[in-house]
Order: sequence, then C-alpha cells, then structure tokens
Amino acid sequence: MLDLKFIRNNVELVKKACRNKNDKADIDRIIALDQYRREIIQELDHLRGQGNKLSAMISEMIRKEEDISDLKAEAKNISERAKVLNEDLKSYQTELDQLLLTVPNIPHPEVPVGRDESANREIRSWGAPPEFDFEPRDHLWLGEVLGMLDLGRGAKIAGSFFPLYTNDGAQLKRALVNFMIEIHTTEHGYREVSPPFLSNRDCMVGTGQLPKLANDMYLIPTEDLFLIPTGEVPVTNLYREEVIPEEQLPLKFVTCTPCFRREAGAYGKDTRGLMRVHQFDKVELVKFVHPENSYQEHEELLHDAEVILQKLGLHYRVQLLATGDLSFAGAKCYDLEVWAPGIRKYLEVSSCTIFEDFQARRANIKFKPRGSGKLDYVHTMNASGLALPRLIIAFMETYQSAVGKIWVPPILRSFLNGKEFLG
RNA sequence: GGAGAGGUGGCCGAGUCGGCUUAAGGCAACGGUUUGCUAAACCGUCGUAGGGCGAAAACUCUACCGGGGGUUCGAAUCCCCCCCUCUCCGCCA
Repeated sequence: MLDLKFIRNNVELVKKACRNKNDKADIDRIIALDQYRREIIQELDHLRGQGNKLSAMISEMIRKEEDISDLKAEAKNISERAKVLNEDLKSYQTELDQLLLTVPNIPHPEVPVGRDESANREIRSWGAPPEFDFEPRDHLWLGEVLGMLDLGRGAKIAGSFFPLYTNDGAQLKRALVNFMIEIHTTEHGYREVSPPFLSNRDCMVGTGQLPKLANDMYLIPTEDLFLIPTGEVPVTNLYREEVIPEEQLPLKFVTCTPCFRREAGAYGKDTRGLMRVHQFDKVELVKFVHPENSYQEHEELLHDAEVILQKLGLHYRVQLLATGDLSFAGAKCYDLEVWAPGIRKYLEVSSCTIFEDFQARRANIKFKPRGSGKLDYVHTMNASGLALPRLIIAFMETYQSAVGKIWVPPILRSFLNGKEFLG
C-alpha cells in the first residue's frame, strides 16, 4: 500500500506507475474521496470539540448541583449531528481504504518500462547449456521410465496438475529441500521456520495477495482460511502488527512450504508435466531490512538464491523484470531462470522481489530506531531459494546420462544415501 | 466442543457502583546537571493515527485502551456480537 499523503502529492507519478504496470487503479476517485474525507473530518472534529466542552461543563454543574437540562439538550443535538456526519465519514473512509489496497507499488527507477516480459532485461547468465552426445529426453519421459513421477496417480487423488513423486523422485525432492535449507542456514545466515500452511484474510491483505488475487487461491470456506500460495505469506506475516527493534535488523528467514495455486485461466500454458502445477514445494527466503540499505540487501538475496544453482552446476540466467511483468506489490524483481535441456526452455525457479515498505505498510510492520527517532516501516523482500518442480525438471534433464539414469553431482550425494545415480 | 481467566501506549502495569485519567506509575530511550572515567543520582522530554495552520519547528483540535455495534450530554469503565491468548475438562493425531 502506498501512503495516502504520497499519492496526494504525487498524483501523476502514481498514475504513470499504474499505466506502466498495466493496472487500472482509480487514482482520481482516491483523490476525490480524500478531499471529501478531510472536509468532513474538519467539521466533525469541530463538532466533537464543542461536545466535549459541553460535557465538561455539565460535569462541573452537576457537582455544583445546578440545572443542566438546557445544556443537555444542546449537547444531545450536537451529538446527533456528529453521529450523522460520522456515518458519512465512515462510508467515504471505507471506500477509500478499499481503493488504496488496489493501488500497485511503484516500480524502482531502474526497472525497464515495458508492457510485458518481452521488455525484461537479461542481467547475466551463469554456466553453459550442457552438451549431449545423444538426444536428451524431457523430464516427463525420464520421470515415467525411471519411476520417479506418476502424474496419472496424482491426478487420481486430487485432479490433474497435482503431481505425485515416487521412489527416487520423492527422495530427490526431499534431498534438494534439505540441501537448500542447509546452505541457507549455515552459509547465508537464515533462520529456519516452519509456519502454518493456511492463512487468514489479514495476512493475505498484508502481503498483497488480497484483494487482487483472490481468485488464484484456494479458500477453505468453513474456516475462511486460504491455502498459502507461497511461504512468503506466513513468514512475512510473522511480524504483522509488530515493532522490531532496529538492532535486530536485518531479520532473515528460510522456510520450506507447499504452495497452492488455482492457476485459474492458466490452462493451455505450460501444461506439460511439472511446469505449472496446483501444488508444489518451495524453499523461500524472506528478509525484513532497514530502509537505508534495502537495495543492497536485495542484491544479496539474489546472490543467496543463485548460489544454489551454482552449487548444483545448473546453467541459468538472471532477468530484470520490466514494469509490465512486475507483480502488484513489487518495486523491483529479478527472475532466476534455469535451463532445461530436455524441453529446451529457461524455467523461472525464483522471483527475487523487493517491496520496499509496500507490504510493511499493509501489514503494519515497523522498526524502532535506536535513540529517539520515530517508528518507521521496514522494507520486506523475498526470493524462492528455490521452487522445487522446475528445479527438478532442470536437474533431471541436465544430469540424464546415456544409460538413462540421472547422475548425482557429488555435493548432493550425502542427501541421497550416497547414491551416484537415480532411477 | 464445555467451563473459567485475560487482552491497556516500544515493554511492564494501575484504573470497572461512567465525569478533576482527553490512560497514573515504572522500565527502556533521548537531552541535560553532577563526576577523573563508567555507573548511580537528580532535572527535563518521550504513545499511535488523522485534521488545521506553517517552508519547517512550534502550536492546536479529534480519534484510539483486542475488533465491531449499542446505551449516555459523557464509556478503558455498562450492555450485545465477534476474534485471540492462557488454564482446566472432553475428543483426537
């Protein structure tokens, strides 16, 4: 959420940000409502001030045992007018609050302007696509032949796009999770947490999924709880409505959670295998940082995610997202895209996004500076570190061998009972 | 699911037969005095949000005691609904 005062003073800037993000937030209405609201507040505050004075006089007269019926009538009158005015104020305020939640974050100046992903800018690439002396297979073929994936039986349980990992496939997923969490906790200084996988509406508003993405999430109606679409939601909300002492910043958390996404409207796109699924596991990194050095922390966050791919020896590239591809809450985002040689595509395995104070304002997460400074909002950011299904795709396709089995890089073997090959 | 207790400013914590509390006091923090230095002591400042007037500071007004309604001239305090935490019981991994 943007600060209302900021919007008031930077109307054109905010409108431009909306256009660049292909967002239709009604800024003019917000400005109008803000105007109405302030006019009413002036009147109402004045009225209430009068009422308070009268009440004080009444109190005094009661003590002196004087007659108060006239004053009481006048006070009653004021109180009723204030009540009516307050109803108006509330209706404007409610509409304003709802509209404010629909205004997207403003892209950082470095973000390339463009309608869609075609305007994304490649920052760098690492490694090189593997070369094969045979025709490489895709993960679907490998998964089936090696008994590592059984998508048919997954569909039997919950429908298509709910994948089932089997045998070495299941073990590989678990190994990768353990490997990644170990790197992040021991080498990058993240604290591990395992949060609830359901979240309430306040959390969803806090991180920006609501109101815009309501239709993309699973809702449990009996409890009015959502299945989390990413670990970002529960972990960022760890500090919702809290004040963090400045000396505790930055706070860095790593978690592994399942992620649930309806992918409504996404059918027909990336429909094969593990490319796009309703449920997947993801190791997620979340940081709460001081506003002064948040962009430096963002670069480090990107580095922390990249290290995983480097240690696994997987070729990838880093994309700086254009305004039109940037998420609603994001100010700047790098995507990590890993190369999958079987399907010959770069697959997004991490979005490394900084939100500045956008989420912190929504979720009311502040820090208290040392000394006498005022409370201020922290900056939040997160990155996948990494998302499992596409990582597994790239892993299986990159390390397939001529004999069909999947070769295991030495660094991962201790997480796989020492196995040199899978399948 | 049943019974009970509780939810007050960054933290702790008073305050319920409604009105000199438009939230006491303490801690922490900040400024100062004293001191060879540190500590202690003492003095002062110090909640959040919004509005008005300002370039800004200052000043001033209003709201806020888990959330939402209600009674009243006036509600932290009385009434109703909801949420959360803790304890005990029941049920169950």
